[in-house]
Amino acid sequence: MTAIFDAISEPIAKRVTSGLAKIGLVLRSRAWKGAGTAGVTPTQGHALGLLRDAPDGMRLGAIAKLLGISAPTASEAMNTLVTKGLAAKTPGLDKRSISLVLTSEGEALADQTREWPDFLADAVDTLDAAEQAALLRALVKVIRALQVRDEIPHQRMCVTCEHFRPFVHADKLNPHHCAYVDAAFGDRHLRLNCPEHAEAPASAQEDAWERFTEQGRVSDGSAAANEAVVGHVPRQG
Amino acid sequence: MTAIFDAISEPIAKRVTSGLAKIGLVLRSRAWKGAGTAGVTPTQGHALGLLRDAPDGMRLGAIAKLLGISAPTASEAMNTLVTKGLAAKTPGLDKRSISLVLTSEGEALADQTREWPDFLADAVDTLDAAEQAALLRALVKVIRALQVRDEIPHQRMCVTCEHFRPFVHADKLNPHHCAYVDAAFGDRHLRLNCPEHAEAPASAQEDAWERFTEQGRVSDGSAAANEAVVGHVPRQG
DNA sequence: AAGGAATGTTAGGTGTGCTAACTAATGACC
DNA sequence: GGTCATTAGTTAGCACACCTAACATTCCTT
Repeated sequence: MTAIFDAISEPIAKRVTSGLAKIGLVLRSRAWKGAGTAGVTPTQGHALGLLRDAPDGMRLGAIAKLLGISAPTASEAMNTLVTKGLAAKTPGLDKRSISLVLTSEGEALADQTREWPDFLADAVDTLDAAEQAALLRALVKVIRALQVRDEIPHQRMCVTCEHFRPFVHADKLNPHHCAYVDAAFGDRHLRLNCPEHAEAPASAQEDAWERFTEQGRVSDGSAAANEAVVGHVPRQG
Repeated sequence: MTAIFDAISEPIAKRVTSGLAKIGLVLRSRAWKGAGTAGVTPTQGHALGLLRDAPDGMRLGAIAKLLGISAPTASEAMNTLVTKGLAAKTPGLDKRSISLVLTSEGEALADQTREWPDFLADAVDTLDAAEQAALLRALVKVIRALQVRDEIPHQRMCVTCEHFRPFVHADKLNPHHCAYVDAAFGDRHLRLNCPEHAEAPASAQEDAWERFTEQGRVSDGSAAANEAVVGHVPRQG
């Protein structure tokens, strides 16, 4: 039994994290490079993307949370967008709150900044379809795990949506069902940012998640790997 | 035939990218929060991590590249580390170049900043072993794709190492071989930052990559036929 | 009407990150 | 040897990112 690498390897979760960090790093630095040509900064560009998905406008606090920055930082960035004529402040429901909406110039620029990460999408496209689906599924799981721990803002993902019906169809390629669209779909269609998302009650989320993960393991076809790949001894490599 | 979601979905590569970006975002904002308590900033913390892996020291330019920042930015951050007594400048091979090494205080702090992304590692650990391995493999592929396009600095990954022998063993769990350690290993052991990495010649990289991706897709029993390639291969069991 | 919570903003400070311009050492070429 | 281009790192000057603390409003509760 050659378990040498099990003994001398850093835990796989740490190496995965390191890979995610590397990709995050290059996304950051790319955003800076793209920023110069587009006339907006990375934070502003990201905010434009968020607003593009919210035609009804977004509150300042919501933007700050989604961007992972403090309210003052968001406030200043948004003021800059307004000054540049890319966004406008409209009164919200309250008199204290404001709702930010894009101007037409802002929409045009948002469509450009959206393309910043295309270089990464191209790299992802070098994977075959099954691998992309597995990657998406894994990312959804990781993000969901972060979300239940409140370590990431709540995302508009299928797996927490009240319209999500995991594994209700026999078709292995499209086993899930969306009750909103009323159509079957598969892992490769999972969304992270669905406009029609509606957060399901906690208990319903739990049930769906159980079904999603359990069934998913079986349909994976990798049951053999599951049994054999068990504990590893943490050790720096 | 229900292909509705194929028609109304954003390309999967874009959704994957968006997921990666979300994770990158939370890593960033976490680093800022951790920064305050540790007494170093995110960039400095990341640099400490790099230096921790390079006992022989690193040149300034190398740090800048790996961090995806410009030389001046790196220079100032490193000067701050030196001022704080966490790192020291030692003369490099050239009289113009410098080599940065950690002080013992720096090493201690580096071990702390290393734990910044543990929250993400915990989330990754909610995946089962097979999924983690698939995720790692997918990330390696993405990073490799970025690397051949020169969109990310060269990483010390197995898949570009001259000691890497993909799919030379029949054991499906440990089909690869590392000629440096002289031991078999599997996808779950793939490294992104191996201290013993030696960049293989381009043609050898190509060949290994071909074998790695092709065999990985099929994963039939034909790996046994390749066993002659390695020479003296430690037998399992 | 009097707290208290929620929403943004202002103030002040540090860190991030860039380009451009500079010094110094190296290496290549005649 | 002498010139020239390259490479390594620094300095200067600037704009943006990001924070905490303190503040004004508005809203909700009692």
